[in-house]
Amino acid sequence: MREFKTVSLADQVFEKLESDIIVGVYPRGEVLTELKLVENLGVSRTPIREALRRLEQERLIADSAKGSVVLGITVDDLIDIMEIRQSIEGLAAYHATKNITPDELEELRQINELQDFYYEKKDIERLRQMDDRFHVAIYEISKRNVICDTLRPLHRKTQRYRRQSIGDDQRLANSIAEHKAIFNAISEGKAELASQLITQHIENAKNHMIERFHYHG
Amino acid sequence: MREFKTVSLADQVFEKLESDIIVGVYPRGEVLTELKLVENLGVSRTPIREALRRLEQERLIADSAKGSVVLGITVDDLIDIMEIRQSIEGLAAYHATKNITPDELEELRQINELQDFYYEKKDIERLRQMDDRFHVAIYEISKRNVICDTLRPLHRKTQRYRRQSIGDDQRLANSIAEHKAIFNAISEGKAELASQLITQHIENAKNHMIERFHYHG
DNA sequence: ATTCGATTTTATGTATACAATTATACACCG
DNA sequence: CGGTGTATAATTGTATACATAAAATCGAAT
Repeated sequence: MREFKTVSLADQVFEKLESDIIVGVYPRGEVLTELKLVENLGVSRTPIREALRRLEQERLIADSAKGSVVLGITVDDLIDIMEIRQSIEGLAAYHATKNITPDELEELRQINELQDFYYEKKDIERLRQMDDRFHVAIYEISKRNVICDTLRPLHRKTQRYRRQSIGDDQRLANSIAEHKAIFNAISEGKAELASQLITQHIENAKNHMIERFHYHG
Repeated sequence: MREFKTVSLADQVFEKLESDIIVGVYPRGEVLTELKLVENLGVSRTPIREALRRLEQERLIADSAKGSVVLGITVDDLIDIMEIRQSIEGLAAYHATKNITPDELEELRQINELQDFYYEKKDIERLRQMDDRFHVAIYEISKRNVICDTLRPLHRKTQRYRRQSIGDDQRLANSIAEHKAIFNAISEGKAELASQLITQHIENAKNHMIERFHYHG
């Protein structure tokens, strides 16, 4: 018998709003009032308020006297996020290599194969999902709660920019190759190498994003 | 005329519960029910729920079918936190050195002087507060929201262990001296040096904590 | 026409009422 | 005596009602 875990409305509202803000459905500066959200989402203020408080804690919105102002992720935020990831994602890869189980290794292998598959089909949206799964899998496999809790939201917040970055075929091909190299290092138990490779991978992604999104001169 | 910003009950409840959990008033494993908190804190369930959702997001509590289980900060969490801080607090110091204003420099100088003052008086609690203010000031002076938002909660979560760590007079003296060296580097505009010094400072603090709290052999 | 002030509107903050779910206790049956 | 099922109690999830504060509106006076 399968277990159906019912997700609370508050959680659903949070996930929807977080995603919508990150990808830009609600642009920076827009004011969200509880009443409007009640109408749009069809739930009462209670779960909406709980979601808003969490978004506020993530600095995706700011509370003002009247309504919540959407902040979203600016290019400056993006650069900071990538610098932070560059500094600590190596830690995650290191611990993941040390703590990975055979099942988890298999899962990571599958993600890599799916990447190849979707690359053939040029399915950008799925490829972004695979990027999500690859990185988040490493966070979780590390079994370090604090590292996981720190990196996961940061990675989610880059979604909008990653989606565009993947559009560059050269960068996409490089990224997939880098994932493979990281996977190989992890599967061979080379923790230091995995750490170095993922750090370089993030730096490459960062540089590509800066080149693409940050006006220069 | 002074401006009185009224803090909402929800915020007050969050701050009190967060602090109580971090310092161990509520031990790991204890179950907090909304009704109990209503009685203890004298406010209704609405603000309490909003606070609990935020604590959950910080993984200080975990939601269970009946009540919220206190997780708090374990020694393993502490080690992860210090490793992360070691990796990114240098970034904060670097940006802070680049972006500091004269007023902010003066504030930092005052914190350092107060440290000497309270060290003379051996006022451990105030010294911990000064440690808070010194580090948080650097986060904020960096003017990097993401860095700030990442480091501030991590630093808060070390409070309980720092309080004990400060009890070791040798470590305390070293820590204050390290703060001074960091301050000097910042005031002289040496961003790279400030970054290196604060990284070393965190590593020293981490090693001291590991030695003190992590059972060895 | 502009400014000041009162009134109204709008939105949030808080409390409470109601619904649904889950654990617990206890009786009944094997 | 142990297990199972039902009733009950406890607790959360959600909605709504009420209180309060801030902003907008409108009118009157200068």
